Amino acid sequence: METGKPQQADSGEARRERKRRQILDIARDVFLRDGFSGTSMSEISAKVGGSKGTLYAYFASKNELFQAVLEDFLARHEAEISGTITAGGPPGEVLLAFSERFLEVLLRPENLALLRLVYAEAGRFPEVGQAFYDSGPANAEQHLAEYIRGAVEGGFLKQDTEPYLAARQMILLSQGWIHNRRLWNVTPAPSEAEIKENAHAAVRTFLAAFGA
Amino acid sequence: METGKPQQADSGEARRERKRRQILDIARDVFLRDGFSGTSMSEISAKVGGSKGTLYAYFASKNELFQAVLEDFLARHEAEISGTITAGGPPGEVLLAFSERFLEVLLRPENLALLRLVYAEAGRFPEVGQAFYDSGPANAEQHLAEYIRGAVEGGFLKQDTEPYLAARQMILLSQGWIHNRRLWNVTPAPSEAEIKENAHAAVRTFLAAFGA
DNA sequence: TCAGTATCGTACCATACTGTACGGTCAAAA
DNA sequence: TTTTGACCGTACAGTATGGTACGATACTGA
Repeated sequence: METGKPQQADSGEARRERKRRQILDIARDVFLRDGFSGTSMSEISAKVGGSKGTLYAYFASKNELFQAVLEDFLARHEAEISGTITAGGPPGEVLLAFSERFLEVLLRPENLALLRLVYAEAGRFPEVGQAFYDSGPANAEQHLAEYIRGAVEGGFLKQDTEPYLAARQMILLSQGWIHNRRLWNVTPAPSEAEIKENAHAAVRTFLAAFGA
Repeated sequence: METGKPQQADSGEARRERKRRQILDIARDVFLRDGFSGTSMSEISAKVGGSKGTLYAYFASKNELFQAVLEDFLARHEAEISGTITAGGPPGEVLLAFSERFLEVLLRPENLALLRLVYAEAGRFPEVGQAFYDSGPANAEQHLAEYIRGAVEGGFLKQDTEPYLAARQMILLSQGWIHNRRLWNVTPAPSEAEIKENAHAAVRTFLAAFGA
């Protein structure tokens, strides 16, 4: 969107990299909006501005472009979604912060669209589902489980808590009903207060089950 | 699949109804497999056996057929998914039975495929998401909430339990991690033992939070 | 028996799709 | 300045799509 005309210091390798990025950004929007089958290479090429030949010089097929788009998207958002856990503190605060931030990130339109896309294509393209899982949920699960293990050792949580089980339940509760309703498109975007409320409810239930 | 040749008592109204059902059954499979954009009317017509003209004599457009397929599918499965709650007994047993059955139903391939389809199309066709929500999740939520209200009044659960909040959390926990992993297609179908284990964990956490 | 209708096969329309080909253009590298 | 190579516009191949048209045929209902 930001690279209308080539600027000065723009040659060779760098130029190619810029164009590639531009294609990926545009293709991402279209794929997220229309799904894999519903997306046309011609439209992408038209939006990029160049010719279809050029598009195919960067990505040999629709499939390849799709994979590249997802890889790029997931890599960008991996840090964000798994960086929601700050280790060390007491569960009451840490988990509340995690839960809020987690849901807020999940509810962003781009991430809802990504989830829809992944769900839709995971059946036909298992590697898509796998890539998504590895870069998102698996990370969140692991980070959270590690934090929980620490909290157990620190005496904040019940001694017999299974970190991975607890982490998964915490994620499910944090995700909440709102998230599903947003995915099904039966409710408008919630207010920040509703998100906070969901987080509180999640933490309350979690601590009732696993608190020391 | 089962109606190859017309049988004897087969005329007028009934005949038409049978053919309609046959088309719906076949179209359902194709839509669930390939999604809306990926599905071709020609393929459906070929699988049905007749001509494309006939297909269009029953459903005026791809859109109309799609809507009809979903309506039919949802109506058939509505009872099953919301009939998983048997009122009256103590939460320990009722909720365990619900949780197990709920997850087992959710994990059936046809329902996973339906969920994928609904997620995928809910963005573009809000009425699809709404119809699904009304016929599935909304029912489950309401039935469960009503049971929980009864259990609170019966002294089985904490007096300050909010039935709808508790119901939603119970559903989220029941759904579990497995369900997501199946949707993302990163794990094979779980054994019955795993399903039971998930249900136990869900009930344990639920009762820790809301038990009297 | 006979009219009416549902269905059939097939061809077709207009459009869209992915992917390729090709000659012209323009800017960077030598 | 000359060469190189990326990029452009456009056209095209080949196939598939949703949807229609139409005459032939088989079957239902009276």
